[in-house]
Amino acid sequence: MEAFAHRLIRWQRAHGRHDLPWQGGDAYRVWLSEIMLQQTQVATVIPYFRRFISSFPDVATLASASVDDVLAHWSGLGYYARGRNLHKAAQLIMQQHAGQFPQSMQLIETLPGVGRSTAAAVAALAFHQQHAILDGNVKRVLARWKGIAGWPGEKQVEEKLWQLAESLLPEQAGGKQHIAIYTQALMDLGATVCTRGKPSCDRCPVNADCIAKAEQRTAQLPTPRPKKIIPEKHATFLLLLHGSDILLQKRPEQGIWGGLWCPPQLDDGQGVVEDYLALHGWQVAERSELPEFSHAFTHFKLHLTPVVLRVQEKPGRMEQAESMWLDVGEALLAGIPTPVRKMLQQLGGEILI
DNA sequence: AAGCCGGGGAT
DNA sequence: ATCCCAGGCTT
Repeated sequence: MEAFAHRLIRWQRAHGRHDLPWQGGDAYRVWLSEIMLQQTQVATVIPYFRRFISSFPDVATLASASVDDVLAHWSGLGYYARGRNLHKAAQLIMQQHAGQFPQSMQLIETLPGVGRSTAAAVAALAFHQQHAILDGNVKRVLARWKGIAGWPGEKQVEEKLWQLAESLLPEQAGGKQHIAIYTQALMDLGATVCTRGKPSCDRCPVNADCIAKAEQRTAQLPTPRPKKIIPEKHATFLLLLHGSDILLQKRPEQGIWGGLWCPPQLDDGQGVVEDYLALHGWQVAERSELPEFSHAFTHFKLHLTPVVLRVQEKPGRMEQAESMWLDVGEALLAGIPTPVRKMLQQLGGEILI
């Protein structure tokens, strides 16, 4: 039987994806795409990638930008530590690598936000170096093909998958560079053929010796993550308005939405709105509420109530958190999380009334 | 090893 | 409603 890698490479040439916006790009673009694609699907990433490259076409431009500007481009993509780490890494490349992208997997992996799989992907795709990746697609393809049971989040299962991934790398024959197309093939196969729901085994180049297919276990492999009960929390967002301006505060780097701009937030059990207003000496001329809505995170669900508060004067001094008043239209261009975007868009309609 | 960190596509 | 996606970092 023809080697696993060879079958994937031939399949990739005929049936793989060849028009993704980062394909054929330099190491910077490959790196950026890999970071954006962490836990994020291709269709979601594409418009973000285009806007990002348009504003920050190279490492030097990214490094000299403000982290606020970077996070504004990341707004809505989630996992904002990725954006902060990306910016830090760009500055590190300028200072410690003289602006040249590091060219070995070992060096690439030292960049903040880059782990083993991402470093291997950049090394293989951009520099044609012989390294194995192990992302969600590859875990699914390999777990099925080799019939590996157990949740890949378990250390032992993941180690088995890494070993298998290493063992399946294409031979380096005659100096030919197959590793990039092979790496792309694994990801494309997982994304378009060996899908989670109903895999198209008929179109798979390695169906002849796939354990899961032979034993009709594709629906059981890979073993799903154990279920967890997600706690629910409640919070109030204070939409302080002065004319068409709204007050936003910068969130601390650690914690949810780190480094992003949000209205003041009152969590469950942190007192009532009246006390908060009195504490800051704000005179509210008008108060109303927008409809409550909920926002789901990986590890909890947040029910939030937006309270619109029109103030007479902008307070001169705020508390510890860095804050600013922005026109609602301008605020939509800042680094804000998705629920804040939703509230501001509702507000846009309210203000005109 | 387990928890933290977003948002959305697919079903 | 549920699962999980081109994962990495912190504890």
